[in-house]
Amino acid sequence: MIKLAQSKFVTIKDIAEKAGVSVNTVSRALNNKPDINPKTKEKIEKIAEELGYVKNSYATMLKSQISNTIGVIVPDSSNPFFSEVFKGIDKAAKEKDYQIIMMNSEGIYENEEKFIRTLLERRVDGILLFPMQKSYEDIKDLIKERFPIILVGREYDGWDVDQIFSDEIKGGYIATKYLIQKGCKKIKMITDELYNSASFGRIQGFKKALTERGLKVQDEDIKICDKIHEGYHIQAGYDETIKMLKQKDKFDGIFCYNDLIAYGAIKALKEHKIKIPNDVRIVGYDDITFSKLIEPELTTVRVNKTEMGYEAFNMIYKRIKAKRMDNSFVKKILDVELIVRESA
Amino acid sequence: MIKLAQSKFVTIKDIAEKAGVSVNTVSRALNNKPDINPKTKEKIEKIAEELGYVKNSYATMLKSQISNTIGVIVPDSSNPFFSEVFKGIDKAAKEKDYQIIMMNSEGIYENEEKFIRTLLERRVDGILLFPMQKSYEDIKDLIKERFPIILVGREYDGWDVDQIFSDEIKGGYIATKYLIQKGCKKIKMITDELYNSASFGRIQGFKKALTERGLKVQDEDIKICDKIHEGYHIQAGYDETIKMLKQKDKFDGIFCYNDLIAYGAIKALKEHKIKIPNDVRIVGYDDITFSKLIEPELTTVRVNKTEMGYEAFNMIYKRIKAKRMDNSFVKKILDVELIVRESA
DNA sequence: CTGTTAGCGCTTTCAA
DNA sequence: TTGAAAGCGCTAACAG
Repeated sequence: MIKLAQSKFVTIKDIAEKAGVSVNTVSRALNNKPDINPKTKEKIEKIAEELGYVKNSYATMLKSQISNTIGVIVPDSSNPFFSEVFKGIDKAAKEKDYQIIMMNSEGIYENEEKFIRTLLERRVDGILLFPMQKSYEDIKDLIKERFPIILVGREYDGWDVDQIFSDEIKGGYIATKYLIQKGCKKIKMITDELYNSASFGRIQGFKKALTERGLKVQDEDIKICDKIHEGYHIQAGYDETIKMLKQKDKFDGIFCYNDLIAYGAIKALKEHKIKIPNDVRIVGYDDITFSKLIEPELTTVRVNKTEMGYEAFNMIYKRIKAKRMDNSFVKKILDVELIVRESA
Repeated sequence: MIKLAQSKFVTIKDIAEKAGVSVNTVSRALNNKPDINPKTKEKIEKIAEELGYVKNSYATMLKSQISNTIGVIVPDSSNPFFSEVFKGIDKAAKEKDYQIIMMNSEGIYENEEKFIRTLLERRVDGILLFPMQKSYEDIKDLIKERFPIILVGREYDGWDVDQIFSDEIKGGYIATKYLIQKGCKKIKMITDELYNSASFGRIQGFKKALTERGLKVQDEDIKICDKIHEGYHIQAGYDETIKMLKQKDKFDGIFCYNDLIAYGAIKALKEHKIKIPNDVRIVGYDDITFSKLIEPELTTVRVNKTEMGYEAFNMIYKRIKAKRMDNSFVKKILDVELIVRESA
């Protein structure tokens, strides 16, 4: 017997016919509405079961205009930072029985734009976006005011929407201050692209801590890996460190934009038999799972990633349920803390 | 001015009215169909743009019965193994312009069942499932023969559907054989739950290598962390190793079910000042990114994760496009290789 | 080249 | 408590 790959699904009409009632009665039975004879209901449920009925949610959504779905656009789902934030989103969504359509933009603007369009076409109830770009003009235009959207993980000025991110300036500040306290005289920073607000904030904190102690900050002390593709942070950290070593830069401390970059830096230093933390102290950022497993264990700035995701979902949920846009937008800033381990 | 959170979307009817044509003309213009006057088309496109039209995909899907979407159910998206496999799926899906609805089951059967139901309700074109359970009877029942589904990452007998997984027996075998070659006399294995086919295969390979060399295998040499929740592999590896140490078990080699368990084992051994690989040699499984960063760098069995995901998508795509179910199901087995680093 | 019409599967008035 | 009928937004068959 040849079977269709996707055999026809049973509809409420099929059920109605078999039960000798109208489709409307079936609909009410299956949706636990009042005004239905318990016996009819039971009978209908039995037939639905027998026939293997599975509702067609497109029809429901088309009618009700509610999808109980949000879209989440992340740059790289295999990056532990994002996957841990995602976990928080997922947890909150499960609690509210919401579905998630997750998309990997690879940090590419064209992808983000395309995905947002797709999500709009799917009439998701809201979107969580990890902004990665310099500018969001086209996307702002696409979304207009008609849609709940939350920016997660990075601040983006010039777009009046809710945002949630961590206190980057503080993070950069406490990391650098700690390095100074430990006696570092010449601290380098390896960071991500400049227009990235997270990078920007961390640099500010870095500078603040240094100038506060009367230490000079020179542009060349801030190494920007502008060719970073998502997923290659480790390599970039490695490359930048090797470069500094080759140039015979003097330094006794490195503050890394994130833990992955720090892993790369550590690898490079180890290869050159430079002792951590004795010769060079390293501080990372994010505190991803693996940072307590590498050697030396990484001193880093902890961001509460799961909380960020969890809160982000609840922010969008609130917007969705509110139904009305008020014109006040919230910027939620999460606290960070320094986790002292072995590397600094 | 108070705005609705989700203001009404423009429909093709709106466009039709404004353009003074019928909805069908608009539909054809916007879908690049033939039989349309270029001028009309241009005009319609302009109006659509002005009005900020975004198509409602539910309506399209309801009509066409095609969603260009697949569902992917993973146990834990933050586990690097799954997130790397997912990357391969994502890559292939992008090439074919398919969307993915990804769901985290946390390895819980009830979740899997619920998610599959939801995906069916959403009329996804197919499902990729990482099977985690002893039994799939209810889910088999839910899917019946009507639906393309592929089991990814683990073999599951007793369900005639396409499957893709790696050569677990070979993996267990080469890992263990290598430990023996390196002079290990007493090798332990720390593994996941027994009913898990991956675990089962790796154990078979483990036993095969040992018996081949005339070494005895005792049940107590195989440590089963049956309380593993997804995401806690590291902890489980640590706990089991500590337990062995406390019991004063003799061993000079450990073959770990996966790299995460190996990380935990390494941590435990380091804490007890046991030298790796001098006193105890460790081999992991999967070769996730971080395995070359920890110290000592992990010797492990590499599974081509991205390829697995990529192939998995293409298998389901083929099924979807085939439209017909033939009764021959394919089991695709991916090769594995030993990556020798420092830990063994 | 364009309009009319029917219908995808479901929910929701409104009557009966 | 139930049925008839309209309609969500779009596509496709058919007529013109």
